[in-house]
Amino acid sequence: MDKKLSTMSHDPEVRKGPWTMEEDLILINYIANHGEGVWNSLAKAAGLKRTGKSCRLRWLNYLRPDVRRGNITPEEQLLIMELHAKWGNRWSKIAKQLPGRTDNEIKNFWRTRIQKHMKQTESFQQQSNSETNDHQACTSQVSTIAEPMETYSPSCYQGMLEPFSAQFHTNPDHSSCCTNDNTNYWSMEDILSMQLANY
DNA sequence: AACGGGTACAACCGCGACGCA
DNA sequence: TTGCGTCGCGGTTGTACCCGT
Repeated sequence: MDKKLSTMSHDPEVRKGPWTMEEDLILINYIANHGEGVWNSLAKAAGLKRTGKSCRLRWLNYLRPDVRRGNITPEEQLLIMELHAKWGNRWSKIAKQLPGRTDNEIKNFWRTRIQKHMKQTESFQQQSNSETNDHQACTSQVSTIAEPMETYSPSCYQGMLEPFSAQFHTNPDHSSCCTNDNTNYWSMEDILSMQLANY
């Protein structure tokens, strides 16, 4: 038994890499006439020198008529962060809550934008730590979220997103860096607000 | 104008789950 | 129960494009 071999192709006839316009048209026309599914036989029947897997990916992530292209809106960004806090890297599950967005798109968005900002926040934090070693209030708050993405668990920021969510929708004038006990540090919502503003 | 680094996104790969004979 | 084909997911890679120098 090797299921992997069934999907891996060592056939030199199989094309890889970027899809051409002709291939796209063939796939679109074929699916329009015969419907999607059974991707391996679809690829053969359509005359495409692609694996079924590749056809499926191309259709789902790019060619489907209901795929939304273009920038992720702030509302979608917020939703992605909330759902990621809830479910972790369950991209397809998250994508189902965002009509027209694909798991691949959301995954890429998360990796390129959110993780980048997390890293920036981390380095910012390290810098401020070295500058203000004796101000312990700062470190205790930000260090929780400044961990690398691979190591912190969604539950770390799950609760913290709740106030951010409410603030995002209802209170754009939220003032920045002081809490109600007047401790002088950046909260989760402050950081995320700044990050979103930079998009 | 040319080049190099960074970024965003399309596509591929490996693996597990599922259905069916 | 087992073997096989297929599907779907998450991680990773490749590359085109952008921007600063």
